[in-house]
Amino acid sequence: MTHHPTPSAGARARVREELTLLLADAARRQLAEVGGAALSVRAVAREVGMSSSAVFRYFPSRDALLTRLIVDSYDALGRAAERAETAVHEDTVAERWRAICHGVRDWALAHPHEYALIFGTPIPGYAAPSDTIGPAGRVPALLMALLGGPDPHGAGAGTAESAAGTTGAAGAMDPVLRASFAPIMGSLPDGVPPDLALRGLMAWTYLFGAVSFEIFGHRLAVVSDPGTFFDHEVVRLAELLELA
Amino acid sequence: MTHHPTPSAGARARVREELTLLLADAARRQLAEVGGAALSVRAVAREVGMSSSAVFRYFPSRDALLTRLIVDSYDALGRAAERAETAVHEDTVAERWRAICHGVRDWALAHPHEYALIFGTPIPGYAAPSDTIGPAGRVPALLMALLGGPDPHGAGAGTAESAAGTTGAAGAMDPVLRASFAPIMGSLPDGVPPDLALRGLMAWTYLFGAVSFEIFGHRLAVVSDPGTFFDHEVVRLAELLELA
DNA sequence: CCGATGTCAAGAGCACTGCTCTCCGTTGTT
DNA sequence: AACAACGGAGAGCAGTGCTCTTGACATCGG
Repeated sequence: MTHHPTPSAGARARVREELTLLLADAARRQLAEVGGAALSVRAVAREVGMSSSAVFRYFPSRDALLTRLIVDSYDALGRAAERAETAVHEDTVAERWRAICHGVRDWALAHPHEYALIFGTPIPGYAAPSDTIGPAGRVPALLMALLGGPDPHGAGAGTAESAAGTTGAAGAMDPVLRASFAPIMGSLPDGVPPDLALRGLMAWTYLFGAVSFEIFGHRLAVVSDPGTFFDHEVVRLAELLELA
Repeated sequence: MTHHPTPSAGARARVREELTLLLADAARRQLAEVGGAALSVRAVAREVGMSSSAVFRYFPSRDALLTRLIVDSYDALGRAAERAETAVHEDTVAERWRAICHGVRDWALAHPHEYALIFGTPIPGYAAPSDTIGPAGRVPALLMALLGGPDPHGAGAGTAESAAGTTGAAGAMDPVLRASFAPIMGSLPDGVPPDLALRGLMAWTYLFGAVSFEIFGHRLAVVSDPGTFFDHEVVRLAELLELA
């Protein structure tokens, strides 16, 4: 109705959004400096020159601020992984897997505290709201898309074959095992072979383990050239899991 | 000189040790309830009926208390893994690997906060003192002992063969890759084939990834029967890595 | 046996935290 | 132009880690 660029939201709402973004950015800087556990609303308020109580007008609680940072971190990580994959999207599955792994690792090294926020120890009294489950699945979804649809011309039988060759005959998966990861099968497109999903989960688990080990410092006394080691382990894992 | 059970330490030192133990136990209970990040010295003092300032006579800082809990946790996890392995020590390497994995997972499920303390997000301003590196290596040492010495009669050639079959010719490892994990090779007994150590590291990485995923809640919407899934993934990983 | 010495517990206090409530000026809306 | 909603600041509460001072106690030497 008015001349505002966003008709549905008045000028009031616009500056509110801008201030919210400003606070979130300040909080992200704080996060990068002192880590998630030590993130302080008062320190964020100080950085933007605001009273601490005023911050609560924009984020009803410290947890809400953390939730915002968590969602943003999931999104940033997902974006980084997708960008890395896009750059080699026409290459082999093995190369695309490798690119995703390095994309995830590079982002984690550049933003260790954000990585720790989403993949480290959960905050004590903090329950992840449903807003986070979407962005949280971005990298796994990318991996599943990579493994599930490498060939656009419906040669899926080949994939099923190689999967079957790994353990036992084709489709002879223990029903108890099959049921154990039924939830993820439900959120996957139909037609994905269970063993492929299982190997995808294992790949995702390994990627998480390797990156977390490095980010959390458990490889300091173990590996001297983490990049080289990481490249080898993810490539080798892809060979072993026959992801390609 | 006196009738005390511990002659080197006087009565004074003995009650001091007992009180220190009492405080550590109370802190462990607190840890199990509210988690490491929310562990409060005052709450611990309250639980043992002591003034908060008095606690600092025994632990010079909150970090020192946490260090104690970290060391104890590493030790408890190591003990759990060793006990699980001892129970099947005469079995195949594959079964012993499986037992270790379940031992680690079971301990983590029983003590999630202690697990998070040692394998989760590092405490912000906290630098792990050298006291922790010993206990921290207990499970990896157990794994390496399992892989390195399964056959007491010097049939090591067989292991080397199967290892070589995985990637390229025997001993033809890229020198850059070989150098990347030189530190861990240095703390391993001589004669361990580099590729075996590498696969051991990958196994340890995967075990950590799988357990952490479950403990930190990232498998809630993915897996409905975590025990079955875990058993399969670790057994399958052992097959793929040819640990047996 | 008594006094010197060293240890320990308690309390007050500092600077910090998340969060609530009240007060009040500004400002967009009608 | 009048109004009501909004957003800011400040005080205050209950909690935190940590330090310093004070006072009681036990231990040991002479």
